[in-house]
Amino acid sequence: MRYRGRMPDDAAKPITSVWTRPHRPQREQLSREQIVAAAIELLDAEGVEALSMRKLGTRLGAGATSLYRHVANRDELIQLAVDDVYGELKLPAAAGRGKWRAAVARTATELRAMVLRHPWIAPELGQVGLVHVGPNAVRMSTGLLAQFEAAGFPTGEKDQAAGTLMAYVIGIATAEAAYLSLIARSGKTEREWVADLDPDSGKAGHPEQIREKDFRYGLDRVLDGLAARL
Amino acid sequence: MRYRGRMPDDAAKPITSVWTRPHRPQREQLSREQIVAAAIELLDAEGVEALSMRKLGTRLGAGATSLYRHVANRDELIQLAVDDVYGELKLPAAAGRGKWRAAVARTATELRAMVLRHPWIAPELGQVGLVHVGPNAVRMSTGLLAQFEAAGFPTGEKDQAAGTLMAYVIGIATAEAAYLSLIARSGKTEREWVADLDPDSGKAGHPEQIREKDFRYGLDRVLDGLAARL
DNA sequence: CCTTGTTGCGCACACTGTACGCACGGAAGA
DNA sequence: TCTTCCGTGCGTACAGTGTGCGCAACAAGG
Repeated sequence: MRYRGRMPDDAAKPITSVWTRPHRPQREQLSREQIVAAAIELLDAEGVEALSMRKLGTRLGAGATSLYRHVANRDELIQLAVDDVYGELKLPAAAGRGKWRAAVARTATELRAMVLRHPWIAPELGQVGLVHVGPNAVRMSTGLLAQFEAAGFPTGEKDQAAGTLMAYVIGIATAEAAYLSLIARSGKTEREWVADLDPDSGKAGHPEQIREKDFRYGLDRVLDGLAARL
Repeated sequence: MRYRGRMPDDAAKPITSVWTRPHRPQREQLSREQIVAAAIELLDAEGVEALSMRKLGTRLGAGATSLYRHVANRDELIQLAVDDVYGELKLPAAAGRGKWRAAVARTATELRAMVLRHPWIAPELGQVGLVHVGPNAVRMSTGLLAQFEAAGFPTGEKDQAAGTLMAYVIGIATAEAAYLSLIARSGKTEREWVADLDPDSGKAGHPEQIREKDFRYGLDRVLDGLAARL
């Protein structure tokens, strides 16, 4: 093996020696799906402001700027992550007659659960809008519209009805997500937090059940108001 | 006047000459209110990510780090700005009997208008929660609760009712704000945007009127659902 | 073997938030 | 009037950030 390190020629490129050369055993292929998946993992674990291209790159065993071959920039990456999360939703089939209400309620519950699973998504929805244009978001949006159409809402009104429901669900889920993030940053669990804040509030039940009940209350009121239009 | 610039001692501090010395004609006093006001101005004009301490400092004729004497950090500054904006709300007095619905609707309209005036606030509400703890936010929160109490909701339920209304209003205003920010970034007006996207949609009226109608529709549905509980 | 396109990555730039400590101006005390 | 002290503005510095640019290594195809 040639001892190139001592060759006089090497003075021209003094930085890299043959031995310290990266060597690059095999070039692992990066893909957009892989990047988005890792980004969601990191977002779930540490929140939106902890997502940096460098950190994500090293987590994927790659350099920071390599990601830019597959993703235009950080904002686009987050948009992709948002739409990917929308893909988790399982929508019930549209059903008319007495069944529409259960289907819509199920969709709303799914949506709330999605936001609570990925709390970082809430501020993002406020920046990009509920009319998110990714394929998964569109799928969910048209699915909800179909449910309202099957319920019997006239063509002009079903958009308004769906918008009303979406606004309520996103609004309350956003509030819950922010509240939970605040607690998470304090390092306590939700029950400890509530107990420390108001010691004799344990009588009303576990806080997560209370939140769920409050969500259900508002959902029923919104559905009552909508049902009265039929 | 002593000619300190020529003193041999001055070799120790070679950088500043007496003539280039800042001279600092008078020390303008910075105040927290002033800083928050300028921050809101900048946020309204350029959005949340354009707010940097350096930019804000120079806009106030001060150095970037001077702000830290009055404000703990950037996040706290934004929280202060949020609460300051809450202070713009004019709440109607709580009214019972047939009047509660108009009062609540007026509060909701004020809240939506506030978000539309300051679109940057929407993602912030998603991060800090609707249960914002600033004095102005608390004032508005208790005011709304009083309206529901005057309406005749029992003690346990008025919180849920107020939460439902808040969730709907914040949700839809957030969506609108995001949509308007998106348009604003494109440089067009809302009407141009809508016309370019769907040329024959002019028949339905001006887009801002449509948005207002949609907001009113959902608000009426929510209020219907709540009124049915009385 | 050579060419050609694709992709990872090192470097560099402009910019961020903010800790630290100095220096100045006014107020308070001697 | 002189000294001391404290509040506050600011310069400097550091560790980050997103991302444009160009090179280098590979895969495929001729």
